[in-house]
This record gives sequence, C-alpha cells and structure tokens, in this order.
Amino acid sequence: MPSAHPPVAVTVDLVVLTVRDEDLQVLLVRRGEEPHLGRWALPGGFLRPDEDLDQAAARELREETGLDVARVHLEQLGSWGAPDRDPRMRTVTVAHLALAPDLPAPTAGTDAADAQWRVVADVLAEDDLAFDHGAILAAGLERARAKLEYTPLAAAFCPADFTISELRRVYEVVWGTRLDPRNFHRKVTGAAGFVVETGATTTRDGGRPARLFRAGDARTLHPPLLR
Amino acid sequence: MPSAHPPVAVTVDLVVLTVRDEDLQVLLVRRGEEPHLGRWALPGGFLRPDEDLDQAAARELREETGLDVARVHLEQLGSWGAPDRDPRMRTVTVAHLALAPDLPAPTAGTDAADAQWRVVADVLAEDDLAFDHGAILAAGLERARAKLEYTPLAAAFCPADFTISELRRVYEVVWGTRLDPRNFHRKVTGAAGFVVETGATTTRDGGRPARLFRAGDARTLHPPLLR
DNA sequence: ATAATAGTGTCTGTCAGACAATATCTA
DNA sequence: TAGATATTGTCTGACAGACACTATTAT
Repeated sequence: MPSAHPPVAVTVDLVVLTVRDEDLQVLLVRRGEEPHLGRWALPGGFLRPDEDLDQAAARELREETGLDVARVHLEQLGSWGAPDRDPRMRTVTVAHLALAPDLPAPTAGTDAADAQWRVVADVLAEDDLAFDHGAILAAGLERARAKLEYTPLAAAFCPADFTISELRRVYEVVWGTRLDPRNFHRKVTGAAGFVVETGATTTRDGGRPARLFRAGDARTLHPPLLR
Repeated sequence: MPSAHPPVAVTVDLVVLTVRDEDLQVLLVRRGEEPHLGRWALPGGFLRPDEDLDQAAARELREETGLDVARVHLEQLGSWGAPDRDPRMRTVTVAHLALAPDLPAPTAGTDAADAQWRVVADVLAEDDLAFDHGAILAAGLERARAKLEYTPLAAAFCPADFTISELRRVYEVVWGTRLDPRNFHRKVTGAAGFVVETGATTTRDGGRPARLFRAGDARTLHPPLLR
C-alpha cells in the first residue's frame, strides 16, 4: 500500500426514478456552470467532511426534491471514476438509486426551469447527458428492473395505500410489458409479506371500487415475479 | 452543488474468494503499518491518478495474488466511506469482489506470512478485521451467494475444465447446503449456456470417469438455481 | 472383490401461463 | 343504461423435489 494518495474529489449523484403518466421518468437538473453548462445532468454534489455516503445521498435528495428519505427507497448503485470523467479535476462519484412515488411538486429549490422529470427512454435515446451520467442512468434503470423481480420495491413507486392495478401498472411501465391481471393478482397476494390489505377501498381509478393495500414487511419475494 | 470539495483519499479494496479444502476462503493480508498494525485486512491500495476504478482493482489483484484478471471474475461490490473509518484521513474505498479458482500459490509478493487464505466463516465469526473490512467481507459473501443463483459464476471458482460434481461442490460450500446430485445435474445441463461439454473425461476425483465441462457463454441463468 | 465416484429415470405435487365472465361503481 | 374498472376460477403443461440403482474406474 503506497503512502501517496493523490487528491480526489468525491461526489454523490442520484438516479431518482418515478412512474408518472404511464412512463418511467427520471429527475434531471440543468447545469448552471462549466463544464457541460446548460446540459442536463443527474442531481448530485460533493461529499461533505462529516457525512457518510448514504447521508450525503439523503441530503442531496432532500435538497433537490424536497423528498423525505423515509418516503422513498434509497440505495447505493455503484461508483464511477474514470480519470477523465470531469475535465476540472479527478472525481469519483458514488451514484445512488432512489425510487419515489409520483409527486405533485417535482422541481428543485432554486428555479423551476432547472429541474425536470424526463421520460427515461427518451433520455437514454438522446444520449446527451453531462459527464458519464448516461451510463449511470442506464445502470440505475437496469438495477430497478432487476429489483422488481425479486424484491417488493415496486411499492416504492406507489402511494402509501395502493391498489393491485396500480402496482401492476408499475411493473408494466418499468418492464415495458403487459401482465395478465389475474395471474398478477394471484402472485402478488400469494407472495408472503408483499402486500397487506388495509380494509379500505377506492374508486379513484373509476369503475368498481378497488381494495387498497399497503406494503408488507418482506424484503425479498418468495417466489420472485419473473419478467 | 457547492464549489468546495474536501480532500478525500480513494482506495480500492478486494474481497478475493476461492473454494479450497471444502471451504469458502478469503485472501487476507497482515497490516504492516498503523493504524491496525498487525491485524488482518482485505488487500487493497490507493487509486492512482491515471487509473479507472476497475483498472485499479485489476492491478491490486495482480500485485497481491499474481492472478491474471482474465482468469478470475472481478466486479465492483460497493463503496464505503464513513467519516471515521480511517483515523488518519478521510477515505472512501471502492470494494471489488473477485472469484478465483483454487490456486497453488496464494501468497503475496513481499512475505509469505503477510498474506493468507482464511475460512470466511471463521473470519466473520472472529469479527476482528481492520477498519470496516468485516462489513465489506460480509457484503461480498452475500453478493457471491446471491450471484450463484441467477448467474453461471460458480464456474469462476472451478478450473477451466471441471466436472458437474466439482461445480456442485462449489454451490454446496458457498451456500452451506447439500444438493441432490440428480436434480443438480438436470438443472445445470438444462440451463442454456451454463456449461458446454468438452468431450474429455477425468478420474482426478477417483471412481468412474466424469465428463469434463467448460463454462458456457450465458451471463444469466434461465431458469435460476434457487437456494 | 471392494471401494469410490459418476451418471441416470420416474413419479407427484405445485406453480405459471392462458383464458372470459361477472361485479360494482360513476355519469 | 352505458361505460369503466376490479375481481375471480379452471385447465393444462412444465418444472421442482424426492427417491435408488447401475456403470466405470483404481487398488
């Protein structure tokens, strides 16, 4: 282990995903400074001296979205540190993935025009994010898709109380597939700890009242829901 | 995004796992300097100015074990960066997981007493690794266990040509379970791209000659082998 | 021969996928 | 009444788990 340790700036970036308007969307901010001035980027910032990595991610999430960490799922996604990823200096970013329910006010603190929900598929197709954020977003998308299979995280995209149809739409949007309502209902209600019935019903989606459920306490799905 | 970026030292640590003597073992090195002088730690070192993260991990692996990256599986595991994890300075480590076949010479370059294969379960039970390396090792173990389910990575613990029984022993050792030889054989040979028959046989395990297989080109298992 | 290991077939229960009709509400 | 959505049961094919014997080599 050498004694030299070259100076590196550590940042924390966020891939914040939500399901809005039948699409999977990601929160982007417009850069207000060089490099990549004016281009869209993932929200993020520098790690502070007294913070752990997950604390920095939670702080950035709060600052950029006003979201409380208790209401969203937040996990570390991975680190990116190519020597030339930032022309100003050597940086390593620890990217985090956040899954949030659809929210009324998704804009940033400073200026509404500086933050925006964008359809993930469109952003990836344009391939014009600042830095290596396109690769980070792609990794976040793949992580989210995979996690829906074997964890109950789809509920993180829903309000606290949700219907089985709303949960199914999350899967359909994230995976880009159609799912049979009967088989889906059977699998979800059959997986131990995935959802818990609240006893209430709602007609917010129109039609016959749907029963409301809440996320259960399972952390993994047995059996998994395969794509 | 603040303009200040406090100085942070970025290191790369390795969780190198192998299956030896019917046990899952991890490569540890004895620390030759403070802090934690004399205690066992994961191999690792500082990120160099011109390296990407995976290049640094590959270099450390080569330096510490002499292993060629082409022969082992190497993937990023996650980053740890609690403010007080190293008393000397603020450090963030990007941990990587390496899965290696059983090797004849597992010691480090400098001194044989400085590097050692240890049984993972014993190390975790003792809970006496330097820094936060115990937590990192636990994460690596869990990652390896999970990956055996839905990827063909068990072959990374085997020599280039292996028998189905040798592959089964990898699963049994990593998962700590016994598997039915018939069902295992059926599932492995039935999963597309998991193993490819070489046509050769071996009697290195004694008894009736066993057919030799090589790792296939699949990157995920369909269907997965569940624990 | 004996010992050691490899290799294989069947049965049974469970689960996944395909499929359409009825129930309950709003407008 | 029309329209919208929720909810539910059955059938069938595939797979998972349990289970014991035969084959082939070395000593």
